[in-house]
Amino acid sequence: MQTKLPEFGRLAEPTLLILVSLSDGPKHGYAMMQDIEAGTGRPMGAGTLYAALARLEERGLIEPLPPVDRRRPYQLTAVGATNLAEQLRGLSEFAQMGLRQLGDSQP
Amino acid sequence: MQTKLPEFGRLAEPTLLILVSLSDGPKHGYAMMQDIEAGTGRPMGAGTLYAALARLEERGLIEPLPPVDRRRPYQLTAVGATNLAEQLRGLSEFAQMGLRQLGDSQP
DNA sequence: GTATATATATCGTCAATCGATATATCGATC
DNA sequence: GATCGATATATCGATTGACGATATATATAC
Repeated sequence: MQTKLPEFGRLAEPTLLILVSLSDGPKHGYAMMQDIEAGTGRPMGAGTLYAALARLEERGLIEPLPPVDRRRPYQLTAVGATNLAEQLRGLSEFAQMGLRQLGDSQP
Repeated sequence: MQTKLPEFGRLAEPTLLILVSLSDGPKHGYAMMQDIEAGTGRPMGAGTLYAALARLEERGLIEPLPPVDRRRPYQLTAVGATNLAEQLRGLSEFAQMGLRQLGDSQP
């Protein structure tokens, strides 16, 4: 690798999908599941989702809003939004660099 | 999420770093470790690396070349290169979309 | 000859994903 | 008013994968 790689994400796929889904605005768990399935074509299991939500809240990247009926909505915290932006920028740079390198070696 | 998300990576960070390192040309394990540490500033442990190499070979994304002394070089297979390109394109689109959405909600 | 860099390998632990299952409520339809 | 599918959250067990530590051996440099 001739170029510097950005430190791209400690945050894994499902976690990032959740955060990006929330970057749309606050959502409760079930809505995120639908949103993500609609977006990616692949369902995210409830186990994955709720476990990840608990972790994200614990880390202060998301926070709960007052429940409406059975719905327990979450929103990004300021820290979460900043963190997500950093992750995405790193990811983007990494992908661009990788593609450039791949392209160079196969012209 | 208003837009379609690309199906981005089943392949996790260390795995992708290895593949991108190999997109440079064939390398043996130790060379990859150095390459990745130089690129990211963070060392990849031998445990992580060799375990990931075994998985990648099993999946047919990389293949071993004839050993030179103690060195056991690997190269990307055609499938591996294609797969990597897809992953990176998906990642890039995903990151762009996420950033756009983040930006829209915080102008 | 002794320390450091090169090179691969393996083990145990921990964190996270996944699929399955459970439970309860709401709305519509018959 | 019973039933059925969609809504909504929760939890469990198994598997996977990353990580750190450790081990081993050789080559190079001092």
